[in-house]
Parts: sequence; C-alpha cells; structure tokens
Amino acid sequence: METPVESTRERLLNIAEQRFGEGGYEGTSLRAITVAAAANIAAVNYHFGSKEALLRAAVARAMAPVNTERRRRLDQLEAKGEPTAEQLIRAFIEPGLDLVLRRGERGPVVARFIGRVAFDPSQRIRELYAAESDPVEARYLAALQTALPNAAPESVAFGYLNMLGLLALHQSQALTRPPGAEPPGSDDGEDPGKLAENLIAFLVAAFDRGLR
Amino acid sequence: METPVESTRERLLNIAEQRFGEGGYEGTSLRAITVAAAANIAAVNYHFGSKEALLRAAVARAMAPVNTERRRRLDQLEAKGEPTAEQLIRAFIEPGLDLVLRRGERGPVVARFIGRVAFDPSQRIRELYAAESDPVEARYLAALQTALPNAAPESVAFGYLNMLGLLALHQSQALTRPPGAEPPGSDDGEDPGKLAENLIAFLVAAFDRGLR
DNA sequence: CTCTCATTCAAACGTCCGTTTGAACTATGC
DNA sequence: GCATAGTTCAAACGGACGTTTGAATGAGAG
Repeated sequence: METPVESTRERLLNIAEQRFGEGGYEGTSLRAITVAAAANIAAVNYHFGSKEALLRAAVARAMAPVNTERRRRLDQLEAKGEPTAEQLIRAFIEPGLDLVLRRGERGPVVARFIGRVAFDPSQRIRELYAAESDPVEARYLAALQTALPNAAPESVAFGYLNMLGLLALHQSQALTRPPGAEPPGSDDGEDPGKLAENLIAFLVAAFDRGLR
Repeated sequence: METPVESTRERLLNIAEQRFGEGGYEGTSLRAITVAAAANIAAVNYHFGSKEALLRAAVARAMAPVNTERRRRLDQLEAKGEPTAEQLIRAFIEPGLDLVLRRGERGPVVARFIGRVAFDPSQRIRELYAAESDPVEARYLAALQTALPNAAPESVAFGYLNMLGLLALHQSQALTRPPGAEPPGSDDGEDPGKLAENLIAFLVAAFDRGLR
C-alpha cells in the first residue's frame, strides 16, 4: 500500500525536522508537530514510539546522505594518496553545507535541524546526534593527523572539534544575525557556495598555521 | 535587612545559572530551580516577575564583568595606538574564558550558562543575550577592520561571528566530548589558560590568512 | 463477502508547567 | 506596642505536555 503523496510517517518526519530545527527539542511539542503535519497525535507513538524516537528517526534520515557523501569523498581522496588538510576540510564541510543548503526549500530546513540537534542544550540529544555522526569521525581525525604531521594529536582533535562546531553553527543559522546586519549581505546572505568557500578558507588557515 | 548568607534572590540567580546552563531555558523548570535553591516557587515571580525575567537578570549579572573587562582592555589597547588583530582577539577571548573559567567552582557554571544562552534554540533567548552583549561588539568590529585593512568588511564580520560562536561553544563545553575521548585530555581537559591560548592561536591564524 | 491487519481517530490518562492568590511571617520605624 | 513594608509560604489556577486506550476505518487476500 502506498499513497501517491506523502505518507503520514513522511509528513511527521518533515515537519519534525522543521519544528525541531526552529524551536529545539524541548521547545517543540508533539501537538505542534502533529497539527502542522495534519496527523493525529497518536500517530507519533504508532510510527515511532515516542517523541525522542521521532527525533532519532529524523536525525538518522537527515544525516544519512551527508555521511554517505563524506565517506564517498574520503574514499576517493585516500585512493589518490595522502590528502591535504584543505582537501579533508573541504570533504567535510561541503557535504554539510552544499548538499544541504542547495536543493530548494527543504535544504535550509534540514541544515538548521542538523545544526541545532548537534548542539542542543541537552547532552542526551547531543549524544544522540553524535552516535549518528560518529562513524566517519575517526577516519577524518586519522587523515587530518597524517596531513598535519607537525601538529600534536590533541591539537588536531581541537581543530576538528572547532570545525564541527563552526559547521553546525552555520548550518543552524545561529550565526546569521537577526534582521538588521550592518553590511548588507554580511554573513551567509549570499549563495551557499560562497559561505562554504569562506568557511573552508577560514578553517584551512586555522589548521595550517593555528595549531601547535 | 541583610541576611549573612545568600539572599533568596541571589540563590535563585545562582541556581538558575547552573540549571539553565545544564538543560537550557525550555529544558529547565522553575520548580527545579526553586527546589534546588530552597525557595518557594512564588519567589521567582516576586523577585523577578517571570521565568524569562529571571533568565534576563541572570544573563545581565553574568555578562557584566565580562563586558566590563572587554571594555577596559579595548580602552587600554586603543590608548596605545592601533591594536593588532591578535591583541583584539585576545582582548575578546580572554575575558570570556579566563575570567570565567578560573575562580573556583562557579567559573565553569557561569561559562556554561553564558555559552548556552548565546546559542539557545529559541531566537527570543538568543536576542536576549545579544542585547546584553551588543554594546562592545561594534567597537570590536571597527577595530578589527582597522587591523585587517585587506579584508572586506563582510569578511571581518564573518570572522567575528566565527569567533563569537567558537567562544560560546567552548564556554558551554559543548565541544567537550562526553567521557571517553581517545587522547587523554584532548580538548580543554587541561587548564583553562591553555584552552584560551589554543583558541586564540587558532583564531589569529584564521583571521590573518583565512579571510579574503 | 469476510477475514485480517495496518493505520487513523477522538478522547482521556496522569503529570508537570508558569503563574497567581491571599494569608502568614519578619523586621524595622514610630 | 503598633503599624508598616518587605518577604515567604502553601495552595490552587488553567492549560499544555507526552503517552495510552480502544474503537473506527481502510484496503488487500482468500
């Protein structure tokens, strides 16, 4: 059985993505989600089991293509020899920003959702995200260490965490100042490709010369 | 009338700082705060008026010494001529990390509180923080622009936001991975001064060579 | 048509939420 | 001592929360 339009399950995931991204986990009620998704409130527990399970499913769905693309790029880079730090940073940032900011209207929604969950006030939620993001992390850390032989392992880890954090902040648009920024189009107001390039340049410089 | 120990008002602010920092605004109930503060729940509305007003008062109290110190350093730097980017970054980061991470047991509590509020999921809360932090921002932006004449104003603003975000993430300890980090003492596990130096070096490199 | 099973539904569950009330307490000034 | 103003208190307010229930609905298989 398949409905030609979105199934209830898909609508719940889509709206959950949007609302969790806007208001955070604690700040978003199941009732707000189910009303917006035109679903009965019991549908959440039927399809997912609980509010947290709905969040987990949404995180898994949102992260899957990002993780896949990161793995693909990592495979491709490592097949050609030892990647540079810039190549690695690019392979990490672009799937998070490009993949997710482009693609019509839902791109920014998914990006904000991912960014918010990654740094939710609740450690429980953050760990839930980390579990979904972990698998590729170790590979990046190892490759970065090889690309930066002069940097201590703690420094490479420090840089990696900073990269993770900055990416999440830009994804969640928490760094986009409310309405009235002084220079018109200061931050990421322009096309997403430019934000990715700016962020990559920022991080490459920091990795190459800002680690001891 | 003065109680020799902490007043109810002070206890509420102290516990609010701690709990809001741990669970976020939405994730922390007034009842949890008042129970921990050994105060009646009506005391919040008597002393502050509402939950949000309690948060506002806590933010104001926590930010005051940070803003004062930043202004003092900025005055001091500008009295000696045009400060370098590194001096400006240091004058911004150190009051946020040093001042607040040192000083006994309450330091990390205040730091986490500030960092969490700065990037709370709710835009309303973030604006509340920004209002308390704004006054010094314009001065930093202008001074950074002077110190980096080759960088476009949007780039300076971009770097400033990244600095703001990274500082908040480290303050909130959201970048401190749960228990089992691979290298023992990877991130900021060591003394806070080292974290400040690492972060400053990271940012200086990014500002000096990572902006177009 | 009938049985089956997945899905949806309105309604209620108990709990916790932020806020308000009005009385009780406490100390100070007269 | 008495009034006064500042503070604390137990109790209750209406409402929203996540979750559960059991019946209704729908389509597909025999």
